[in-house]
Formats: sequence, structure tokens, C-alpha cells
Amino acid sequence: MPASGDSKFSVSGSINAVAQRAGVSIATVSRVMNGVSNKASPATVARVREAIAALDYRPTSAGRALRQKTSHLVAVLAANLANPAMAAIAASAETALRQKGLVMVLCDTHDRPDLQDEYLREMLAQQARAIVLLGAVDSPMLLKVQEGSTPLIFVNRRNPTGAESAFVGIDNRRAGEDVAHWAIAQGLRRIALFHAPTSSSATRERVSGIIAGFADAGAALSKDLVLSPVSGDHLTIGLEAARQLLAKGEQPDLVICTSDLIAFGAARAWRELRSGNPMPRMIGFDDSPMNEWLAPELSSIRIPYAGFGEAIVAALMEPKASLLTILPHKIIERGQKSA
Amino acid sequence: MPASGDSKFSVSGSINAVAQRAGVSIATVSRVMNGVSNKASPATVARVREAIAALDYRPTSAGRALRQKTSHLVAVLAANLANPAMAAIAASAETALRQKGLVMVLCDTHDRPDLQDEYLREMLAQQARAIVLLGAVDSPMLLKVQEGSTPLIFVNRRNPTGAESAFVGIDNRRAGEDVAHWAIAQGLRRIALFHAPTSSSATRERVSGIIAGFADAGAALSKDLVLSPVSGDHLTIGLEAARQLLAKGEQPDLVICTSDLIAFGAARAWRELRSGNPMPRMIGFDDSPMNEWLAPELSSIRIPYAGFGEAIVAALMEPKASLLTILPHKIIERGQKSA
DNA sequence: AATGTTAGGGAAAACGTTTTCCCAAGATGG
DNA sequence: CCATCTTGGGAAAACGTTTTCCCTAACATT
Repeated sequence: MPASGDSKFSVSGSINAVAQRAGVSIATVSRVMNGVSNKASPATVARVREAIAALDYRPTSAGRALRQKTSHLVAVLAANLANPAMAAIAASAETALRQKGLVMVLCDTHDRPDLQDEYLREMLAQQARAIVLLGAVDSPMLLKVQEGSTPLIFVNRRNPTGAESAFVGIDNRRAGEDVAHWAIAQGLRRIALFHAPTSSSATRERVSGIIAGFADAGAALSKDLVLSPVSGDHLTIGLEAARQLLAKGEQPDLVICTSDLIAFGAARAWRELRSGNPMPRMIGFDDSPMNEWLAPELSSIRIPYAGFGEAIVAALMEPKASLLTILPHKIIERGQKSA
Repeated sequence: MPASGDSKFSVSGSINAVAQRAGVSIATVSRVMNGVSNKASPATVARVREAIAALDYRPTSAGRALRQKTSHLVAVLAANLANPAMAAIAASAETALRQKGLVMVLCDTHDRPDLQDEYLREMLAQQARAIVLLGAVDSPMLLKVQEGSTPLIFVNRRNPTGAESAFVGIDNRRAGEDVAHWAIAQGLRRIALFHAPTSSSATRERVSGIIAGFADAGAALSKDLVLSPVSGDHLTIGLEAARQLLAKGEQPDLVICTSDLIAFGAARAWRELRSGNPMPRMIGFDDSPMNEWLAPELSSIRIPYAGFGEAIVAALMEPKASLLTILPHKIIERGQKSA
């Protein structure tokens, strides 16, 4: 039994210093830290706590990770950090994870399968506690990872491999229908739809919801007002689509865009056109946090960013309880000529 | 000497599997991976490489971190991820780090000392290779950390503790002067200045540059057009400042804002004012990537986001060579009534 | 009084790497 | 032909935790 004062020399591992100061073994220190309740008397716990505080000790994560075969890292692989909506979701996730003592590692896959795979590999090597895919894309490693034991959580876009996986997001199909019904209720008749590639389930569901919504109301969309230019980012898609539409001499009452970024791009096309065509009303999806400040004319389907963090954490903690978390969306109307 | 085929049972540690397959010891596998050149014959290297590829092996980072007392993680503590400019810098950093085999851990300190400290602690525990402070705030842990051996890199804002540290950013003072000279050259006379709290060195330097620039030209700024409301985020600062100005019945030719976010907030005040006051010309700092699409009337000092990543990595690799990295800025003019 | 049972806590193994010693055999130099 | 390097590579220590055993006392139960 070491007397509580005999610290002739300190042994390696900072936990040793704590143990020495508290006059206990490192096993006890570890147990106190991890809240193993039935293995230490209140007095011992107090002594250890004091020592931890006094030495400002925090266990080195490598040692822990090595032993437990898992780290405190939670990987968030985002498809596009330049999208303020994704950044907002990431920020919310980070706060929620932090409260559980987890650390977010944020990566930008740029929607590229190869980069996503690279990150998946790396995060497996890091023994990430879980991997959150904020806009996943189909990729070879994704298949392998879901065979492993690392929890996978899909946010916004569903698992592109088709397997059933934890999902957090809004009901995109329903949101699409809501937009259609709203447009009809507003008396808007000539409707254009600009959308991203349908490889993303979110876009696919939104588009089908919109089309179905109009069809149900007997006001089917005109095919040649539905545009989906192949192009890199959403901003450019919007710009391109708008140019194509304008080139046809069309002037819709409402432009529906499957993301706010597409709407931003489209708006630019009308703005740059000095020929006096008025900008049509527009509605997007996501309601980027900046909209309130920068896009006063853009209506949007607001997704509850702030809620994503909690939902992700819940999906992580209760893998089975919440396989599917559908958050509520709502239409934010802006730019009415008269209210 | 194990025959290359005798894998009766696999030993723990995936590196063992590789070693067995290649018919060498784990030491050799490790050496091959880490490029210790003089310790393996070309034939052996080839066999090991083959085994690594075949087994899709990647060393577990915990083992490595434990032994080497450092990880591949580079922490980036950002003051505000909702600011698209910061997000862009983070994205650039991530790409650059990735290319060096490093992994970025991105955290949002919300400009709060307590959160910054919490993250600093955590990243020390993670044995982060380096800590990048993208907008640091003064905090107790910061003092301690700089006594340690973990490299600290300050981006945008200089080390608030006053100690000399690696810095990456633009010449804010000079940028401020440039804005003043540009305004004068444009013939703009009645100038308002909205700025954030001067606790940030970036803001401080910008403000002093602006004031000096006007003073040098014999056109000193009028004190009561310089506004700096105390308020949480920059958007609100801008909104508040504009409202205060409008309440005074002032209508400036140009509003200079020390960040684009402030300008966004200010613009909103004018927009919401239905009394017909035309929106003055505005110029901000940072030139958020979205400006090109969303803020066609806002001029701005563009900082080269894309260059930050490389600069940060350089500061990391050559600690002494590049203690101070000053990147070039440039004025982006927008919203001239006639060009 | 003998026998569980439980609370409290220590010793040591285990986790997967990297790296320090070692060592054998061939090459080189005298 | 002996001594000395060099080259190639293995055995084992070390890194800082967590966790599995183990042990001792004290207490409760027959």
C-alpha cells in the first residue's frame, strides 16, 4: 500500500500521477473516472476527484481508444460545406455530440465517391464511434462499412445502397406535395421546376412529391418547364436552368427549386438579364439560415437545422429505437407583393 | 522464421495478418509503411506492399498515437461556422491537410472563451498534431497551451494573449487603408463605418486602417457616423447600427462594414425601411463566397480563402520559416450605378 | 462457529502500433 | 585471413488506458 505522499519519482502515464496523489492504484482512478460505482468508497472517490482536479488530468484518448477499440470521434461526412444549410446542420450536430462527450470530425466529400471512400477508410482507422453521412453518395466502401459494426447514420439523403439504415431528415415527398398545394392555393399557374440530379434521394422525393402534388390537383406540370441541367454545383444548375428557360422566352409565375442554392443561381440569371423581365416568385428547399438576411424574396421549405443534432445523437444512442427520424418542415413565405 | 504460409490462426492486431501474409515480422511491416528505407530489401518491400493492398490494411490510429504521442488530427477551432467565409477557410484547410495525410477536426467556439477552453483541453487529450485557431478569443487555457509543445496557428485574428505566434491572414490594416483610398477615389464623401467589437485584432486593425486612410487624405471620418453597437453576432450589429444611423436621419453615400455579415444586417435595415431611403453603397470585408450570387450590390475586400489551407499547412510544416504569412487581399467592386 | 457474500481495491494483461536493441551473414578493408 | 562495416530483419519494450482476475476484510446467514 503506497503511502499517499511517496512520490519519489513519477511513473509514465499521467494517470499514474493522479493515482499517486490520491494514494490509490491506477485501476481505481480509472474506475472513478468511468463511474464504476460499486468499486470505490465515497472517501476514495473524493480523494481521486480532488487529485484529478488538482492535476487538471484528462485521460489520453489514444490509450482509451486502444483498449476499448473505439474512440470519442464521430465522423460527419458532408457533401458540401459551402451550402450554409449543411453547415448549420453540422454545427447543430457538433453541439449535441459535444454534450455527450463526443467530438465531431467534419469532412467535406464534395459529393465525390472517391473522397467519401477515402474518408470512410480513414474514419474506420480512427475507430470512429459512428459515421454520419450528411448527404451520402453511392460508393464501394459504403457497402463494406455497413457490414462492419460502426453505426452509420444517414442525414437528409437516404442510404444510396438501398440497405435499410438509420435516417434523419424531413419527409421530402410530403414537402414536395406541400409546395405544390401552396402554389395552387396562391393562384400561381405557370410553374417551372428546377432540380438537381435525382441520384440523391432527397431530390428524387422532392421532385416526385411536387409532380404528384400538382397532378393530384389536376394541374399537372408542363414538361418543358421542368429543367435539370447536368452541372457541378447547385448554384450553376440554377443559373443554367434559368438561362435555358429564358432562352425559350418563357416567363413563369413561380419557379420551384429543389434547393435554395439552385434558387440563388436562378435569381442571378434574371438579375443579370437587363431586358426587364421581372423576377418570378421563387421557392426553394432548406431555407438557408442566410435567407432571412440575404434572400428576402425567396420562399422556402424550412428544415429544422437545430433539431438535427439531437436527432442524430438519439439515433446514435438508441440504434434500434429511432431508425427513422422524420423532422417537421414548414413553408416560409417571402416576397409576396402585398401581405 | 515463419514460413509464408503458416497462418494457422491469426494473432491480434491487424498488422499481424499483414506480417503473416508477407512472411515477415510486424516490425518490418511497420518499417515498410513508414518508409524506413534502409531496413528492407526491395523484394521484401514488394511482398509487404502486396499484403497490405490485398488485406486493405490501414494502421489503427490509436496504436500509432499511443506510441508516437501524437495523432494525425489537426484541430481547427472556428469562432463562427455560420460565417460562410470561415466555412470556406475551413474547407480549404481541410483539403490541404488531407493531402498531407492529416485529418481536420472542426469545432465551433461561438467566440466563447469557455467553449474554446473546453475544445483546447479536448484536443490536447486527443494529442492533436496542431491547433489552428480561426478567430481566437482570449482564454485561460490558451496561455497554458502555448507553453506546451503543440503548435498553435492563428488565422485571421492574431494571438490575443499577445505572445508571438504563427499567423496566417491578410494585412488588415492595409486593407482598411485601401478601402478608405478607394472611397475617396470614388468621390464618396459622407461615409459611415459600422464595426464589430475591437477585441478582435482583425477588426481593430481594419478600423484603424480605415480611420488612418481617411485622415491621411484630409477627409477624417465624422465620429457620429462610426457605430459599433454591442450585440451578439455580426448580422445584428449591422442591423442595429443601421437603425441607429437612420434614426439620426443620416443618409450616407457609403457604409463601410468590417465584415460582410455586418453589411448583410445593415442592408436589411434599409430594405425594411419602406420610407424610400435608397440603400447607400456598401463595402464589407471577407467577400463571402455567396456574395457573387446573393449580394450583387455589396463591394468587399476579398480574402483568398483557397490560399489559407496551403498557408496553414506550410506554417505547420515549417514552424520557423513562416511565422507570419500575409496573404494578398483585393477590392471587389459591385453595385456601381454605371460602369 | 463455519460458511457464504459483498465491498473495496490492487496487480497485471491486453489493446495495436513504433522503435530500440539485437543478431546473422555478407561485404569490405587491411 | 582477420577485423570491421553494412544490410536485412526479428524480439521485445514501450506507449496510457481499461478491465479481468484476484485478494482481503467485514458482514450476514445458517
